[in-house]
Amino acid sequence: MLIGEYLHTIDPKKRLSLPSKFRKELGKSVIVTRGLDHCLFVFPLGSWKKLVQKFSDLSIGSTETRGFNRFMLSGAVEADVDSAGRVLIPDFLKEFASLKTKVVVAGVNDRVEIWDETRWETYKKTIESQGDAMAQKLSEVGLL
Amino acid sequence: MLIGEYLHTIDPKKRLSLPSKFRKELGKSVIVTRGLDHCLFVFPLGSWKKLVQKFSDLSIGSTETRGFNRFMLSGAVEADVDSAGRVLIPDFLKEFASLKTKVVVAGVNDRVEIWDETRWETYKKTIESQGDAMAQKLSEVGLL
DNA sequence: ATACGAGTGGGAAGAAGTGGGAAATCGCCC
DNA sequence: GGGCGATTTCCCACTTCTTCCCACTCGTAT
Repeated sequence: MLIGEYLHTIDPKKRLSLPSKFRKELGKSVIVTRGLDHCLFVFPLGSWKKLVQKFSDLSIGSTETRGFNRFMLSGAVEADVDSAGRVLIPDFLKEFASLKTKVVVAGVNDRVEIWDETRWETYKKTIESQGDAMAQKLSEVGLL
Repeated sequence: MLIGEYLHTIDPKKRLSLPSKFRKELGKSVIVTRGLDHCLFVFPLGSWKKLVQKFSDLSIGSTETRGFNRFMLSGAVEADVDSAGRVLIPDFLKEFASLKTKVVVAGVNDRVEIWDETRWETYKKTIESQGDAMAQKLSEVGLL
């Protein structure tokens, strides 16, 4: 299970080192793609392939599906993990998530998310300020 | 699996270099044809034949089949990949997709799409602005 | 104190993308 | 039919980016 939040840096060569705690579960080759709320998703190769399978079940006929497929697939990149545990983040993905040098790498159960540091901070604040909504969700789940 | 987004240029001789990551899967001869939403589709020879087969199998003589045949088949061109990994884009296809010099080459699982750069940027923006629809699709797929 | 692993940075070899020239081909006009 | 211009085709060359490997620092644990 991928959990925890880490502050890492993207170096001038677009390399980003994955937290060492994630490496075993992610494997030596991962998929990086566009995520929601302007962050990036990182998947192990296996779970990505399952997702793609479901994508292709959606029909190409509808405009929405085409757009969705383009968003997720053209936005995806297979990145090999180098000997130091780093992956390359292509320019177009850096731009999409407005990543600069300092980024947050967060584990979200079965995927990893990459956030621009400041965007992450503000996002956290908005989440925290919605404490009641959060409590509601938790009670729906039976935790509170 | 063809994924990722690349910004390439069509030179004065109408040559367009395919991203090196696509070359192995595309082979040394590809089909370029009219695509949906004013882009071009590029298929490896094999999947192109499967696609044509599919269409001629189901619904013989239907309106959609006739439309498909006129749109896709009449617009299709077999293009050889040269020693530097480039293909020639005929004038009528350049015109159809209003391609100028800078074009985006995008992988969408089993096909490659070629977009005029500015058209691609605006298309992406419209997709991104539909965040809810995207989230909905993701939940359909079981990701959220 | 020392050893080790994690995160980061940098140099050099190689590949990828692009441009251009010369040979070959086609079409047109004479 | 022959000659000429224009376009295409093939190959080579240049520049920039990528890739691979090694080195440094810092914190932690032994």
